[in-house]
Amino acid sequence: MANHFKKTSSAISCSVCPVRQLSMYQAIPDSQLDIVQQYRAEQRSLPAKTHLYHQGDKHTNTYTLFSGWVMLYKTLSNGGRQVLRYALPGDFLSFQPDMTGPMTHSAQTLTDSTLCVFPRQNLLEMFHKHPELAVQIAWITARDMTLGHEYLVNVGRKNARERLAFLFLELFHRMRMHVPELGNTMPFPMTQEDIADTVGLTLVHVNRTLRSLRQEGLVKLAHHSLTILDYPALSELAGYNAENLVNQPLL
Amino acid sequence: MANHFKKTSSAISCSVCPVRQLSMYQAIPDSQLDIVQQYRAEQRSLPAKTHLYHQGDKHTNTYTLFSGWVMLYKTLSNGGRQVLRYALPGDFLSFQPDMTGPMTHSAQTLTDSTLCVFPRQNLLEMFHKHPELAVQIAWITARDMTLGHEYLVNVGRKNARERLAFLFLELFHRMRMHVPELGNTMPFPMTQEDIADTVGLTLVHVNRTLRSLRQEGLVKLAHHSLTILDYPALSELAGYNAENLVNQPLL
DNA sequence: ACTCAGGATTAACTTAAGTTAATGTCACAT
DNA sequence: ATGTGACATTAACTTAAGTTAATCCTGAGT
Repeated sequence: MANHFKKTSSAISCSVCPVRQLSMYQAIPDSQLDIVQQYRAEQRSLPAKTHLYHQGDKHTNTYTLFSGWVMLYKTLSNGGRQVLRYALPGDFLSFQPDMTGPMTHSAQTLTDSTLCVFPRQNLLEMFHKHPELAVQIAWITARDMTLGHEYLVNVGRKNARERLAFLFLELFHRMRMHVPELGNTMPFPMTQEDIADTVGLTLVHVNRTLRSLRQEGLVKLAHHSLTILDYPALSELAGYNAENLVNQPLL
Repeated sequence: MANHFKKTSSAISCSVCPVRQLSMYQAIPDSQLDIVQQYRAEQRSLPAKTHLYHQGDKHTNTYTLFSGWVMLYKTLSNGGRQVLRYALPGDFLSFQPDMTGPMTHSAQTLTDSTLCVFPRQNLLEMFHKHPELAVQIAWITARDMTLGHEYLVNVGRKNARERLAFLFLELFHRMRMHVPELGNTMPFPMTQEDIADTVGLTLVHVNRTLRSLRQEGLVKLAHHSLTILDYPALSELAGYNAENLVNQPLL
C-alpha cells in the first residue's frame, strides 16, 4: 500500500499559527513558541479517508490537528464500529494512558487534513521543561472525557431523534468556536453510516429519523452540509445546553 | 437535612496509606509525602447511599477515595440517569475541565466510604510545586477517558448479554488490582437498577438477561455478591481483553 | 454523454428491548 | 412475630429499532 503521508512543503511557523489558541499550546507564551516548534517533528498532510493510525498499532507519534476533520473510533471483535469523537482543528490526538502500548482506537481523516506531528518522546521532555503543558493536557483530556460522557448519556438514555439532535448541536457548537462568524449552516463531512456508528443506531434507522427531522423542519442535511433550521426545538429535543462544552483554559 | 459528613477521628497518615500505589500519589516519593498530607484538608467518612456532590453544584473539593465504592452518574432533563463509572479506592474524584463551574455529574456512595479531601485551591498549588502530579493527573484522566470509551462501545454496539458480561469483567478486573488475592467472588454493591442505568437497559430487561446468564452457568449474582463461574465464556461474550485496563504509571 | 461506485432512500418484515403491572423475597425496625 | 419498604422476579403485551433487500442519486472519471 502506498504511503499517503506527505510532508507539507510550506510548514507554518507556530508563532503565526491560527489555531494555537484552540490547542494545548495556548498555555505557552509567544516568546517561547520557538521551543514548541523544536519539538514538532513535521507538519503532515493527508487526503480524506486515510488512516492516521489503527487500533492495535504501536504508534510513537502524537498530533495536533491543524486543519480538517478526523474521526476517532473503536472496532469490535464482531466487526462493529463505535465512533468516539470527531476532532476539529486544535485538537490533540493519540494521547492515551499506555503511551508505549498499542493504540486503543483508530483515527481516520474525513476530509483532507494537515497535522502537526509531535513524537511521544518529545512530549515527555516538553512536560519536563514546561510543566504548564502537563496541566494543560490534563485539562484537555478532562474536557474530552466530559464530552465522552455526554456521548455515553446520548447513546445510553435517549431515543433516535434525541441522539441525532444532540450530535448536530454538539458539532454545531464546537464548530462555532472555530468559526465564530458561522451562520446556521456548517460543513458536515460524515456519511449516514458514520452518524449511525456515532449514536449507536443502524444506517437505515438514522435515515428514517433524519427524514422525520427534516419533514418537521428542524434541520436540513444534504451534500455534506448541515443547516440548523429550528434551534430551540433541536435544543429541547437534545436536552442540550451549550455550557456543557467548556473551552476555557484551566489556569 | 442532616449533614452526613463526618471527619474521621483517626485520619491515616499518607506515609502509611495502603491505597497510595493505586492513586495519583504513587508519583510522589515517600520522602515528600508529608507535603501531600499538608494539602489534604481532612479525611471524611460517609455512610452508604449519600451524595458527595450533585450535578449542578458548585463544588470546591477534590477527593481521593480511600475506601468504599462511589458511583458517578449524570441526570437527564427527562429524569433518566446514566452511570459514568464506578470509583474504587485510590480513584480521583470531581476533577473536571471547568474547575470553577458547576459539577457536570453527581457522585454517590454505594457503601460506607472514606475519602481524603483536597480543596481545588490546593490542587493548583500542588501542581505548581510537583509538576509530576500534573502529568499523573493527565495520565489518570486519560485512563478514565479510555474506560469511558469502553462504556460507550458497550452501550452503543452490544446486545444486553454482552453489555452485562462486559460490566462484570470490567469490575472484576479492576477489583483484582485492589485485591490480588481475590477469588472468583467479589462484592457487588449495586442494585439491578444501577446496572440498568450503567449499560443503557431497563431494570426488567437486566433481570431477564441476568436470569439467562445465570441459567447458562456464566455468573451468579445475589445478595450483593458476584461470582464469575465461566470466565472464558464471559470474556468471549464481552469481547473483553484485560489489557484494556492499564494501570501502569506514565513515566 | 456514459458508466460506476459510494451513498441515500424506502418499504416490508422481524426482533430485541421497553412497558406495565403483579407477586415474591429479604433485611430490618417495632 | 409482624409490618414495612426496598429490591428482585415474572409474565403479557407493545414498540422502537434492526434486518433485508431493492431502487435511486450524484459526482468523479473516461
